[in-house]
Amino acid sequence: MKNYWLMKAEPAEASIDDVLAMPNATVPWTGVRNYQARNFMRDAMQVGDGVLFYHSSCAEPGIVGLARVASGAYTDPTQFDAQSPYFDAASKAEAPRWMLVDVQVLHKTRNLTLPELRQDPELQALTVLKKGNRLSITPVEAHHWRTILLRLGHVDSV
DNA sequence: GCCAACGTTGGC
DNA sequence: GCCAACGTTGGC
Repeated sequence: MKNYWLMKAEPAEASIDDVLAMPNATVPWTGVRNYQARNFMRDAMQVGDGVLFYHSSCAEPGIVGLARVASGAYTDPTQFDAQSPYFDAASKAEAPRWMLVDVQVLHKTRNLTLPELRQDPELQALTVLKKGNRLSITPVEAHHWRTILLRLGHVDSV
């Protein structure tokens, strides 16, 4: 059964336009260093799952595109790269700590902004809107996915 | 830059 | 296993 996710990207690092410019509009989702988020990628994601591409830590946070999970989970190479900001000295090659999946952008959308999401009566329970939420990857309920696609005018993709 | 909220670390 | 201290996230 297909699952749905919201994945946060910092546009200063990898914006939706950056990803669209990559081969196949696909990016390895490097840099997740939170166990809960890692577990979603490692244990729950499947190729073809729907992804809401979200811009965070920027002037206008919000959902800016639709994407899909494009690979199974594999070892995040940046954890072994001493030059990378995501280097993890405690992670050993024989037991890698961090995993990632590839994400393929399918459509850039208008920015469905955080204030819009917050004021939407049908999205009150959306995980990313919950107080104190800091997870960079959160599950999205199917009915929330449908509502968001409706708001974005992507009914045909539902 | 501030700060609320939450995760991680490490001493005990 | 507890919990205080510290670090990070991310909106504002």
